[in-house]
Amino acid sequence: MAPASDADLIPLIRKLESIAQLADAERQAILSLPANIRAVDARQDIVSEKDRPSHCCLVLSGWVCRYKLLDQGKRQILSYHVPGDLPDLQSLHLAVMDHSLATVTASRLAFIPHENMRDAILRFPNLGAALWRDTLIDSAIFREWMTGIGRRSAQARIAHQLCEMYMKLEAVGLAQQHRCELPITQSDIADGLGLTNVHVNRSLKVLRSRGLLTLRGRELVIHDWSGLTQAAEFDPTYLHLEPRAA
Amino acid sequence: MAPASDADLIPLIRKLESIAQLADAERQAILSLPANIRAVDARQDIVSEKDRPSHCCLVLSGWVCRYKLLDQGKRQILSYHVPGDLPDLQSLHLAVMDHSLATVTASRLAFIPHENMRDAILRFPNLGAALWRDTLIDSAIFREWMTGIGRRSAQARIAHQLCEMYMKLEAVGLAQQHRCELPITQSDIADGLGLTNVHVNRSLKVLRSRGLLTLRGRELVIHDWSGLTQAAEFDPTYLHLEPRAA
DNA sequence: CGTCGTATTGAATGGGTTCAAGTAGCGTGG
DNA sequence: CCACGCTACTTGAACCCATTCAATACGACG
Repeated sequence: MAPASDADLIPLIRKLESIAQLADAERQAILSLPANIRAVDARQDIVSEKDRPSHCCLVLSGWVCRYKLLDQGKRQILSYHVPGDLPDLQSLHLAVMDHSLATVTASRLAFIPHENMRDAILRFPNLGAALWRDTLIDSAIFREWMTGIGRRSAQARIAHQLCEMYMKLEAVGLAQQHRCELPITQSDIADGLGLTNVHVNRSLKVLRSRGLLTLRGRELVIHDWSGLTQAAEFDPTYLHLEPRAA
Repeated sequence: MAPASDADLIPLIRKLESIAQLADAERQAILSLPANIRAVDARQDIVSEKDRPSHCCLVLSGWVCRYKLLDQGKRQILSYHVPGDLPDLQSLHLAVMDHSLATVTASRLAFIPHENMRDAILRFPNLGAALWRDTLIDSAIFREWMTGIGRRSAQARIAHQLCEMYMKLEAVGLAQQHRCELPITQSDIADGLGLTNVHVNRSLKVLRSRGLLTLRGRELVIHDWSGLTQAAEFDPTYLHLEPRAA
């Protein structure tokens, strides 16, 4: 647990600028937010269901995910988050966690007190709008996942998820040329898509054999972007990636 | 299309007070929002995917739903909305609709210009917080639906949905004693849960035979609330129904 | 009383699961 | 440098929940 230096909060600025326009004063306000930095191992809970967090978590490096657990150990992963994301921003207005937040890989996290977030939002309504917009995009992604889980075939779900991950990473400069790091297991993919790891494995094999992608070690390579988006019925509108005066 | 009188916006106040605390000035600000009232038949689109709405829609009476359409006419219903709800509030910060909004029953709707919403939010940050909180609760409900569709059995999904609907209606005074109006078809339920209408029918039959509920005509009666919540693994935390100073 | 939307039931099919048994990859320590 | 052990990945075979297709019943309403 160490205090943050200015440079630590740069991923947050990059992220917000991928979805909204910020003024200098607003960028400055972000940089001067107080934060404690913590390094966390892979597969550790950060915040748990029923907790009442007093800080917002900002991902500086690594991947984290939100999830719910049901009876008999069934797990549903709700979202993945990468550097620049604020995966529990909702806790600013929803006191009790209705899900858990955990690291996927080893990560560096910054914790920003709620009060300082609230204060910055009051002083910079446009910054508040950008953050609100961020939670709304989150919401849009939930809707898309719901649609996939409810109505798409296993292959299309997987293809869709990979398209989304690539585009989100590209938007913050963490991917290019249809390649990116993908540090999640097939069981993680399964738990995000409402499938079993076995079936994810089989479906990935088909996608591979169709020449659409390769997924080895922790690297995803999309060989045929247009084919993959077609297999996925992927339309990126829901990511709302055009920065916009909020 | 008629201008609204003050009384028209009362459902919105009731709704917001079910999730947040409002000051007098804020209630007043809501009542003085300009709005156009429109009566719409059942099963009509209000806003469509790709639209760029300039108004927020407030439900005054009737039920509406959000949905997405996929290839081959597959439909996923994303949420249901009842009087007091602002089902496209997200359009305030997301210019393009990533889904459609339609009436389920004949409805009265109020349309409030975005600029007036924005203005009220700037003047009353606490009102803005309440609205933000509302969209965050929406988000929490999406997460819960996703979990259900991904990981619950058909029976549990249906039971869960009915518990949720009852609680949401009760919270705004539209239901009591474990009875409520439920003006949706079995096909609607199916499209919200990622099932077929046939299977919803069969599963409802089982829930009925287990003595948990009856669903006839447009009325839902829950005979065994505790049994139903158990069958559903229903935990209302995610509805965040305790009004809270935002 | 006929008609249209909704609900109900049956029978066959299938996508995805479950259970089980390997195999590959990789960090660690002897 | 290789053996060990762990985790993730891969594959096969049987099974099952939910789908699909099709036919019938109900019920509200003109």
